Amino acid sequence: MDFDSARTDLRAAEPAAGDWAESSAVLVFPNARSARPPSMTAAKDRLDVQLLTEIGIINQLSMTLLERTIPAGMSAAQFGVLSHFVRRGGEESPAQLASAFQVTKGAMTNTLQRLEAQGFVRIVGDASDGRKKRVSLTPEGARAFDTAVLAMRPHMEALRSAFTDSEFAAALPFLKALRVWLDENR
Amino acid sequence: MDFDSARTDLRAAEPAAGDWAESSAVLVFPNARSARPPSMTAAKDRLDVQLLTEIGIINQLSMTLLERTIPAGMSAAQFGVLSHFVRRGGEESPAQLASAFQVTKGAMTNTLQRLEAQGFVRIVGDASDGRKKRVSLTPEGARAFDTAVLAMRPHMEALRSAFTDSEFAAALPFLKALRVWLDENR
DNA sequence: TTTATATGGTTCAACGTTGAACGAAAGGGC
DNA sequence: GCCCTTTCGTTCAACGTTGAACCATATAAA
Repeated sequence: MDFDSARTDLRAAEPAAGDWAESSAVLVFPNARSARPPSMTAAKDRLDVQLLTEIGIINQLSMTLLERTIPAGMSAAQFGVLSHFVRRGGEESPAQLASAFQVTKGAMTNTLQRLEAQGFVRIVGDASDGRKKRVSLTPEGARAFDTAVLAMRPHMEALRSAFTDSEFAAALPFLKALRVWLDENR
Repeated sequence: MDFDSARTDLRAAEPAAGDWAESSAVLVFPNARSARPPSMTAAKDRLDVQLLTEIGIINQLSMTLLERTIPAGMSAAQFGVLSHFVRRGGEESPAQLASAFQVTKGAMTNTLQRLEAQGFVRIVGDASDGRKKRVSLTPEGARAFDTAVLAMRPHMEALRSAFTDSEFAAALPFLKALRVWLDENR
């Protein structure tokens, strides 16, 4: 990433505001950064757009942090699947995993193939249903996950010491409601 | 997307919880969906992990909504750049845009080339600095943006009527603080 | 001036993703 | 028994992204 120019921009160029109805929407934007000083014109932005912007940024930054911290060769997608199995154990079909992670079957096929190639999961056919496969964690997979978690730990501890539990707790209900609404209105 | 299986999953398979320190982290996961009934085991998840999970989901859902709503052929990246120019006008260099949107220069080159191919932006060399280029919006670009905003409008209005301004306003300060922290601690 | 360093923009391979198409297998209705 | 539809998993092209390499240009230092 181009962190230097990013930082520069933090103090320099960022959108003035506008009304969503007729101009809007840099803000509902994937990797957009609302990097201007909050004082400038933020007040003129629609609150919903502001919020989605902040969420986009937070998501981008936390994903970047995760990807950069976990050991090389492991993607966030792979990390997620390993974590899923560490917590739940047992076996799961690719389709189950795809819907648990809300990605297409093709994406999950890809992730599972890479995990299998590294020996982190075992994939076998399902005897009782010829269409299905059954995926499970291997000891190597569990070990790889532990290593990744260990690498993440300092960052997570820093995050937790930067804010209080009540701050997280206070923010959660609205975010959950928003998530549910978006899920039901897509 | 595989929305059907997704919905199924909403009511079925989702991770049990775990302590971040030794198991964690499906949750800090790009497209993961914390789709289990909130009652189940959510309370056991770390609040920070829960929060980042919700944010990931919200981001994913709102991005999907945006991409599916704006007219075909326009990506969210392109929409963002058009919006930037609609709000600010004038000219900007690709490097400026790259850092405004916090993507690499290569990504911005790609986006700008596609926008230029559609006639939505004009790109000319900078006379005073041979390295730079200057990008500006064309009338066609402004028109394309208006069309996209019009398509988005019903969704945005639904969102705004589903929540109150004070809810958005109440959630914002913490999210901003979190964004700033992540930005400063990457 | 010459040399070194920084910046702007492009290109490339790689990745993860989508959406569509496909074949294989299962289940339901007749 | 036979269709019809659904589900499962794979494959493919396309997209947007990263990170690295690269060249051209500008700026600073010697």
